[in-house]
Amino acid sequence: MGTMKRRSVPTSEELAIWRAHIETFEIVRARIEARLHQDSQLSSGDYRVLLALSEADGKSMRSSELAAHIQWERSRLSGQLGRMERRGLLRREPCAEDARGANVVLTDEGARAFRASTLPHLRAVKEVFVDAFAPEQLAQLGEATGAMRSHLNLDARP
Amino acid sequence: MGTMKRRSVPTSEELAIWRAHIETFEIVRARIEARLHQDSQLSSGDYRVLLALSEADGKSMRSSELAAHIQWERSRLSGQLGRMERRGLLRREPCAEDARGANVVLTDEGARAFRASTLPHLRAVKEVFVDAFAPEQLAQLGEATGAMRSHLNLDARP
DNA sequence: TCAATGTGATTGACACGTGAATCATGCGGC
DNA sequence: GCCGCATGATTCACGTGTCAATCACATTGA
Repeated sequence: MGTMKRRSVPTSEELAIWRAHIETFEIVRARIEARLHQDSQLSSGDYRVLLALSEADGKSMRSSELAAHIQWERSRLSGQLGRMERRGLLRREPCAEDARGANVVLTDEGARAFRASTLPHLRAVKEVFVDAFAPEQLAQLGEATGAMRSHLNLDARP
Repeated sequence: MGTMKRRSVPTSEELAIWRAHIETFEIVRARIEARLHQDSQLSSGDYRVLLALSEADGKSMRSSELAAHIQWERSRLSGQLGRMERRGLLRREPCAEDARGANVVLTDEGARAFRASTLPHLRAVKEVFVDAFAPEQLAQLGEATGAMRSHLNLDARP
């Protein structure tokens, strides 16, 4: 049997697919974020935080719990919360059980803003992302995503 | 025939595919960029600019020409060039034909840095992206990307 | 008790992105 | 020539991301 040498670099076709993929879906993300911003004055970060808080018991969470839940750096969350607090979307209050910690609480205004943003946002996802594909193709895309996740060993147990 | 009402929002499966896709490939991008940075001390922005300049006639380009080529906002490019110039990767010199313009010139150091970065970068693309998929699957991903590009009307002639 | 260490959270320095404003130069028509 | 507008490029203010440093409080063990 001949010696097999595995290519260590992509073929030009593979490289083209990589570049097209990353560039294209960067644009998709930007478009959907732009719609969110126009429709609801929310950034994707805002939305992510509001989504998590909306689903939380008592519409509130410990800051570090929130960071873990959405898988953000703590300092990133800190800045985000600061901006959102300035805009009145949430409140941070000292934590009774642990004086170091902070409870992040969704305000009524934050809840309202999130509620109002949901439908337009989902519509944007449908129009910009989902509608680009035939059903079969979307399923394949889901499978490819799954293959990537297992390649990267995401979804690994804690 | 019954009245057909087209869903205006994604099904939960479609939404899950969207979220998984965007999250997963965000991580892919971050990993490949991290490798580039570790291997070569270059950001993806640096790489993009160096790639364009390397391919340019005379290793130099007018600033606006460069911006158009890589499809960047002019102000974004301005900042990027400033940082890269400070690091000695390129030079900006006044333009003879048009005193408003600037010529961006790749320095020897910039050329060297780019050359050294190429192979490790391609390896990273292969290992992190390409190797995640079966060949058939990668082709499907390419087709899905194409579908998205035509959905967004990218690739439209100027 | 209290020093050592761990943990929750913020801060600071910087890289990077966008859009609006600015500034200088080119250029067409009078 | 020169006024007005177009164009090349940078600057500014701000949002957003990272990492390292910091600070306050908690916990633990001699």
